[in-house]
Amino acid sequence: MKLNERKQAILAAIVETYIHTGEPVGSKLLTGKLGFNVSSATVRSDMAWLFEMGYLEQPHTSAGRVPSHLGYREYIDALMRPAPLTAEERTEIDSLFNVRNPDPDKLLEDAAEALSSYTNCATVTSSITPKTVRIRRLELIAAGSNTVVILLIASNGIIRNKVCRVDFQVSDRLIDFFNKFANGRLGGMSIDEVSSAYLGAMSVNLGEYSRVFNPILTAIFELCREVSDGQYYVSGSAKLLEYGELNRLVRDLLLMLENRDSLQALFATKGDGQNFKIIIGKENQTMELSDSAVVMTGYEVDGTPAGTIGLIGPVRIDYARLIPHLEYFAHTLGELLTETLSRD
Amino acid sequence: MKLNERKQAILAAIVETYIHTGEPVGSKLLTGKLGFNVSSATVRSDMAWLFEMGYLEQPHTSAGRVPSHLGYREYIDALMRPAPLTAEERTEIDSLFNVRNPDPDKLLEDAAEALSSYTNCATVTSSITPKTVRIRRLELIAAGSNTVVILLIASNGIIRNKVCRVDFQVSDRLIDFFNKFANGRLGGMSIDEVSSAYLGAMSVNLGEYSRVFNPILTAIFELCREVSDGQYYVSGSAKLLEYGELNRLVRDLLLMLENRDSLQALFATKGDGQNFKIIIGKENQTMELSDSAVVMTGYEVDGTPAGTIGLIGPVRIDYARLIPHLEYFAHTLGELLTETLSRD
DNA sequence: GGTTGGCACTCTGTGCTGTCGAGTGCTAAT
DNA sequence: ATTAGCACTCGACAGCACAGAGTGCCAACC
Repeated sequence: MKLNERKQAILAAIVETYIHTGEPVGSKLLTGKLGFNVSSATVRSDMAWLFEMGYLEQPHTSAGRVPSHLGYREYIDALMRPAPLTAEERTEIDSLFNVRNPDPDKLLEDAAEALSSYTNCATVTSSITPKTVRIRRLELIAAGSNTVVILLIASNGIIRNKVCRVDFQVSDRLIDFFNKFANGRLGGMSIDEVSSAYLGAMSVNLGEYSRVFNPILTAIFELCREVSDGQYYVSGSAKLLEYGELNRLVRDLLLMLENRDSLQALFATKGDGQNFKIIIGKENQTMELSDSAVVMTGYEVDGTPAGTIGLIGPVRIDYARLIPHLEYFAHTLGELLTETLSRD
Repeated sequence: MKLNERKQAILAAIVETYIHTGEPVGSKLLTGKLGFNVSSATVRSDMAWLFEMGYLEQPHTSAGRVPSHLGYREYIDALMRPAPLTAEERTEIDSLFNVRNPDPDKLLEDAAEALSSYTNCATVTSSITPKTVRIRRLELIAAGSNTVVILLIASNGIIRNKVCRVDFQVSDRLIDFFNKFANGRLGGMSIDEVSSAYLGAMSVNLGEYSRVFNPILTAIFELCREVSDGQYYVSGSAKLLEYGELNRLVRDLLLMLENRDSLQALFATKGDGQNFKIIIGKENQTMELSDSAVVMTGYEVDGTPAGTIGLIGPVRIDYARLIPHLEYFAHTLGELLTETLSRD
C-alpha cells in the first residue's frame, strides 16, 4: 500500500499548501504547484486514492481536500524536507539568548520567550531533573529571631530557597551547627535519595536538637521535591488566539498551560533522550489538545538528558521550518547550560 | 442636573439588569423590576432623559438601553449598594489562603489565584515596595570555585537570590570577609538608598579587593532593584475569554498581562493608600483596556501601603458583589503579611 | 405638569430563495 | 494510465419578507 512518487508529491504539496493558506486545496490549484506535467483529472484520481487510504479529509462534498492526521504523520515521517537554518538565522537565535546570565532558571525562561517570539506559538521549557542531580550545598540563613531561610544549590545549577519558621531562638551557633551537620550528611547526595525516611533517620541522629530542627528537615525535603519535580516555563500562550481553528478550545488550552499538573502529564509522554516527539491532534491524550500539535524535544547537559523544550500550536504549522529551529534551540540551550555548569 | 429618586432607581435597575443578562434592557422589562408603579411609557420618558444626559447608550435605534461609562460611574459612586460578605463567604475566603506559608511571594501568588477563582476575572497582585523597606540580611554563599550565590532578605520578608560568577578562587575566608563587610555596610539600609554611587563608594573602601568584588556589588544592586520594583502575580487570565464582549481585544489584553512594563504602567495609576480605584472602559489610558474594567485597591502591612491587589474583567461585572470581596481579600492579605512579619 | 395608552416607526435576527463558483466523480475516448 | 468533458454537489453570498422587541411621539387624563 505504498505511495508512489507522484502520490507522495501530491500529498506533500497538499500539506504544504494547506499549511500556508489554511484553505482546502483543490486539484486544479495543485496541478500548477506540481513538478509533474499532468492534468487536474489525474491529480483528482490520485487524491481520491489518498482519500480512500485515509491520508486526506474532505470538509464537505464539493470542497478541496485537507490533510488528515495520518496525512500529516506521513508527511512528517517521510515526505518533509526540513529547511536547515541559515547562518543568519543561527546568529539571530544566538543573540536572543541572554548569554550572560549564569542562572539556569533564567536561561530556561529566556529560552521559552525567545522560542515563542520566533515561532509564534506557545512554548514550554522545563527542567527534568535526572537521577544524577546532587545537592551541592545547603545553607541555613538567619532571617529573624524565629525565622530561617534555607537555600539549596543543586549540582545542575538550580537554586531554590524556602522560608521556615522555627520554635527556637535563632543563633549563630545553632545555624553553624546545622549547616555543618546538614552539608556533612546531605552534601553530594542525589536529590532523589533525600526521602522522608532518610531525613527521619537524620533527625534521630540530631539527638536533643531533633525536635527543634524537624521543621527545617521537612523544608529541606520539600525543597528537594521542588528541584526534582522541575519547573515549567510557559511563554506566548496568548499567541494561540491568532489561530482561528483553535478558537473552540483555546480557553481550555490556556487553562491547561496555567496548570502545572497538566503540563507534567503532557511532557511525561516525551520520548527517549534527545529524540523528537510530534503529537498531532487526536493523537493527544488530552481533549484540550485535540486540535493542536505538540512538538517537543529534549536537551542534554553534559551528555545526560536534562530537560524538555517544546511548542504548542495549531496542527497546521510549518513543521519543515520549525523542527530544525526547535532542534537548534534545544542544542543551544544544552550548550549554554553545559558551559555554565562546567565553569567550576 | 440631579437625578430624582425614580431616575436613580431606573439607572440602577438598568445597570444591574444589564450586568446580569448582558442584553440591552427595554422599558417594559424594567417596569416589572421597579418598586414604582408606573407604566412603561413613563419609564421610557425617564430613559430618554437619562440618555440625553449621557448616562445611557443605545446600540441601535430600536434596541433597549445600555449603561454608558458615565452611567456605570454614577452607579458605582452613588447608587450601588455593596453586598456585605456573609460569614460563610468570609470563612470560605479565609480557607482559600495557604496560611501556613510564611513566604510573602507565595502568599501573593496564592492570593491572586484565590481571587481569580472566586471572581472569575483575571487578577493581579503586586508588592509595591515602600521607602521603608530595608535590607535585613545579605549573604554570600559559595556555589562553586568561581561562582557565588547572593541572597538578599528584605525587611518585608521578600527573599531574592542571584548567581554571580567571579574572577577569584572562592574561599571561606573571602566569603566571610565579604559577608561581614556587606552586612556591616548595607544591613539595615533602605533598599532605595542602595544606589550605584553608594556601592561605588563601598567599592573604594574595599581597597585591594575592590576589583575582585565588583561583580558582586553589581549583583547586589540588581537584587535591590528587583525587590524595589516589586513583583506582579497574574492569575486566571484565561477567564477573560469567557466574556464575549472582550473578544476583539482579548489577545492584546493577554499580552498586556504577560508584560511586566504594562502592568507597572497600569498599577502606577493606583490612587492614594488603601483607597479603591475603579477604571471603566475608555477611562483607561491604554487601548487594550478600553472595553474592560479595572478594580484595584491597596493593602497595608503594619499600617503602611505595601502592595496592590486588583482584578480585570469586562465593564459589565457585578461591582456590588466584587468590591466588598476585593476589599476583604486586600484586608486578609495585609493581615497575613503583617502577622508573618511581626513574628520575629 | 406628570402620567398614561395607543400607534406608527425603526431596526435586528431569522429563515427562505436563487445564483455563483469551486471542486468533485464519473465516463468515454485516447 | 491518462485525459477532456460534463453533470452534480455544496457552501458562500445577496436579496427579501416577516416577526418581535423597543422606541418616540401625541393626545388624553388625573
